[in-house]
Amino acid sequence: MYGHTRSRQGIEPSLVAFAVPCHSCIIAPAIGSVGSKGTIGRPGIPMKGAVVTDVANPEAETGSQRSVDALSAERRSKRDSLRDKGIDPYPSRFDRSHTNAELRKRHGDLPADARTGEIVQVAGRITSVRGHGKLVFATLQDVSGSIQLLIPVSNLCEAGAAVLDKSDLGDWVGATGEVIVSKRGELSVELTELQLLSKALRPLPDKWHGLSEAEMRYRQREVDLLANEDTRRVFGIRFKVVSAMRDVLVAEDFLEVETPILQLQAGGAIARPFVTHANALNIDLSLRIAPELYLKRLVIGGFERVFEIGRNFRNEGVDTRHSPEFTALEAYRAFGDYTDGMGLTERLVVAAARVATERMTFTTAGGPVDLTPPWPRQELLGLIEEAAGRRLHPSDPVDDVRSACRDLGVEFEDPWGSGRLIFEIYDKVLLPNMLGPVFVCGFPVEVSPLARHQLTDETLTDRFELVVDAKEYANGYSELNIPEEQEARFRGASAAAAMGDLEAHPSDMAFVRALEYGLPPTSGIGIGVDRLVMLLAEVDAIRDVILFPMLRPESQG
RNA sequence: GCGCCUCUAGCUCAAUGGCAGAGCAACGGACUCUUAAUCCGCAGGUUCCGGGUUCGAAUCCCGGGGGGCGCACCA
Repeated sequence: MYGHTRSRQGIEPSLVAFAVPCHSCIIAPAIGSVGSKGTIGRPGIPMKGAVVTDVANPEAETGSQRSVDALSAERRSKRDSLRDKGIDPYPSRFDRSHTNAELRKRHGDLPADARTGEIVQVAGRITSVRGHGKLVFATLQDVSGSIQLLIPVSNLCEAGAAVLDKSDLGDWVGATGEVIVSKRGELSVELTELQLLSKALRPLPDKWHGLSEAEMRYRQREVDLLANEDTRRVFGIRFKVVSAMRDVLVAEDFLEVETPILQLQAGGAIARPFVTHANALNIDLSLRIAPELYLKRLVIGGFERVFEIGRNFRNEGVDTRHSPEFTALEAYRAFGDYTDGMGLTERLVVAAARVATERMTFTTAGGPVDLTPPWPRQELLGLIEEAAGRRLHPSDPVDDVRSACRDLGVEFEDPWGSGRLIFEIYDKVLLPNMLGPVFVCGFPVEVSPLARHQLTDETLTDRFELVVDAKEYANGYSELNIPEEQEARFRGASAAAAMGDLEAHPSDMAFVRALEYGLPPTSGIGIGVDRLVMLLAEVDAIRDVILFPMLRPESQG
């Protein structure tokens, strides 16, 4: 929008090349008055000759380093030769009139050889050049997409021609020209001016194959992003997913809050935390494994609807579905129960899919998944009955449930009670075969230390999990708000921990004290954002939806 | 943590015990409608690191490192 008023400037296109000096030419004397002499020795600016210094450092040299240096030195010397002509290779700003996508939207349906008479200023990175002597084609990529630059070299002033002559793939440039369509029908900007905005000193990956080695894609994500269109697609989806869900929550009067990441005791889930140290207080702290307990304290404080989208940290295994730091959305809503949680979860996921992909059907390893609501809601014990051929219940004697586990080939450990064993059957037998989307409801109290028990059955909770393609995407429940019961569950867990169960939820007496001020009936949900993005972007590694995934230090060779 | 696979030019990949190669990128040149432009020419290597076997190792063996996948834990 900001471009429309400045795009024409009342100049006849045919006159532009001859009558109007380009920006570079205007800039040139200003810099030239300081002169290349004047810029030499300016602090912080790499100068001509720096190449020599770099290459002359024998200690830093390896064979491949020499090769990089050769390509890089070539680019440095091009940049420096522009400086010698009085052209600033790092100008401070550029007035873009349109993004490439805006131009396509305005002029995308013109026939071949059309001219618009509209002068525009575009900016981006050069990703491809096709030279024909006095006519050069280049592809300019900006955040919105690509557009072709059609460059009659004779149109350019001396400075512009120099910039073109010394250009490399990867350079950022700003360009001025008329929007036209080439004879072969490609929407183009026919340049009258070309300005270097920033020089790329390192060579780009293969322009056709891109960057494929996973390690470098993760370590140097910026290169992955600039070289691989699909990577830009995936993260575009990610950003839209997060903002779509935020929009839904804000529209439903939830407040976005921030709670501690550094915690005295990591609670709200069962996981091994990362531990760090606060020098000022001389205490060890854990990085949070979930924001749950703090968010409920905010509901107790009177913020009736709160949510947080943030990073959780779990010091556990790393694989295609688990990252040590991952993003979760948690939302808590006073006066609701777990059925409200299911409704909210459904609205959030559907909005994310609609905004980010404009689709509802997605390909997964297990087959196509249709997210069109409403999603079925099924009772865990009913599903178990179908799979095991017999009714199991958390109140059943442990030995009975153990024998069911043996029949189903489910391994178990001694401290586990009937509830945990039933959950294990679900996790190992049912879950791997579920395509979904489906809400599984009614989990045993034993595996749900923070969830309210059912009115009619004290061994089960009003809790759900959202399952898609054999994985848990969301989890939610009617929050346990009875202080004595919460304390008792914590104590039970502590006892289990004392008996060697590493998977017990730690007691948090500050949270129990908070509950004593009164938590209203509350519905809470948590959604794994990374996994949701994986589903919607149809990628199968969590690293591919995290910009900078955790890796070991780079090998020093 | 265990098992399997992998690492060769800036990038993508060949070469399986016998002279380390191609495409793209770069460099020099031709070219006013290309879009993986084309054509001619030229250059580019510690084959991840260290040891061993061999007349000879990118290739086989041992050890180490990075990465990927699978199993276990976990969401």
